[in-house]
Amino acid sequence: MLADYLGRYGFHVFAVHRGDTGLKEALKKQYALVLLDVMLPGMDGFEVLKRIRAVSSASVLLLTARGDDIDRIVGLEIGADDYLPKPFNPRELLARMRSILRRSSSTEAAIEHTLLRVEGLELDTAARTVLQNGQKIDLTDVEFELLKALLQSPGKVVTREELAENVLGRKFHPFDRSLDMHISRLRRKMSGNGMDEDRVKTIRGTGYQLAVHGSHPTAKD
Amino acid sequence: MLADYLGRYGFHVFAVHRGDTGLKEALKKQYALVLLDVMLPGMDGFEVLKRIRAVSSASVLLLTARGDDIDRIVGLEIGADDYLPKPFNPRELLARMRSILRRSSSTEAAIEHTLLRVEGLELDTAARTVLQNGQKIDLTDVEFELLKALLQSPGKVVTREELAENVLGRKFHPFDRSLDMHISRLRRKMSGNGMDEDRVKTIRGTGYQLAVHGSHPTAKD
DNA sequence: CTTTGCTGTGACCATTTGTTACATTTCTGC
DNA sequence: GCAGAAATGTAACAAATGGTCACAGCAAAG
Repeated sequence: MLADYLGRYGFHVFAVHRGDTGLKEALKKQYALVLLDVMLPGMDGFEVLKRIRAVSSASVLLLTARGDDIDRIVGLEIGADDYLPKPFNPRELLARMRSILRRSSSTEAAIEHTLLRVEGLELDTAARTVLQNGQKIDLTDVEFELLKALLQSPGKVVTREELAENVLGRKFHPFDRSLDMHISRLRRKMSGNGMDEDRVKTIRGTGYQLAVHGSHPTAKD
Repeated sequence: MLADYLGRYGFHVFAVHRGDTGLKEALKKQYALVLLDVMLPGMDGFEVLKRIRAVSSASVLLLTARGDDIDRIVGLEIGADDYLPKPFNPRELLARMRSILRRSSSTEAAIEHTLLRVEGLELDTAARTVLQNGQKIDLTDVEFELLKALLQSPGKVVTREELAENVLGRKFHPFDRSLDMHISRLRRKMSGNGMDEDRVKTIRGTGYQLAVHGSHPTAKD
């Protein structure tokens, strides 16, 4: 019923009638907004909200049974964006939904997720993590920056000069061996699991290069 | 009676005995502080507070009937600056009033209610609270400002220089270890519950970064 | 005035980064 | 092919950086 109403105002609604299935659905996709009833079969609305908040910052509008203060407080404490006591005027629901969406769209902008992905290697600058075939590998800061520099132009040669400046933040000096050391350490850490050959190729007299075999230089999200 | 008592300590008090008239009066002038009883004829105290907050950021001290947690939470959630359960010691009332006045005079700017929310972390600049997975964590001022600074650019590196200036209000000096200490304390408080790994990443030689893990693959099905 | 809690400092330790030395590889000219 | 030079790989060590404990100074609260 609600889905119909909201649909007429341009919202795409996916409705479920149980708490537990709703939770699953809410986490599966990136919804703009979650409408959550407190009284639900399967799983209590508060519980659903709590679990959503554990992993996501999706916007949630809570529908409480009555203008019960208790529900309201608990809801806001747990992290609802707003609440609406039942029975409610559909127009008010619309207004509140729009208000939340307006708010979150202005706030949301901040996080830019830079994912560099190449053949089983995945570097996430926001989380500062590196996955190799799905397995996390632990890099120091310089190693991380080094790999990032290589991943930013996969399959291309990156000169020692560039690496020195971008990774170490200083001019390259011919007898500075620290880059070699970092490459060495990076190789060792990357060789651990499931990797048959060395992804970091040396280009003698020039620099280094991240090997890409697959024909797809697919690079991003 | 209260007006008399406070008058003896140098306060100018204007008293009304109904919620609705009180609200009108509170909004009419720029009062330094509003003392608000929850149980009132004319209009419920919570309602009065809500309406005050809708247009004003005046300081409000809430007088609740019992030491009831519910009242307290509702009050603080709606935006009271403090609350005091009845019956209370007049001296305590004085102390709290002064505390509020001190606070509000030093915190000059009218702060807007800003919520910074990232993956289970929620920081409310106005209420000065931080929730982690729905659970409140207790931070000192510096820790709070520190987390705020990190949350303002989630997933990005914030340099030590920036942190020193924005959080500690002074230039960064290479041997100043206090930032490290605050980070350390913040980490400890954030590590308590439900957090598998450290959200505060160190970027050696540069600064710190709040890790953001993007749309989680949501491990389990 | 005492107690409590917050902040900053010095000391100590762990980790990361840079340097040196030497081994290994690649290139050049023969 | 070879010797030798130049470049790179890496082990071992030294220096720098950051993490945290313990304590001192300080301010607020009682």
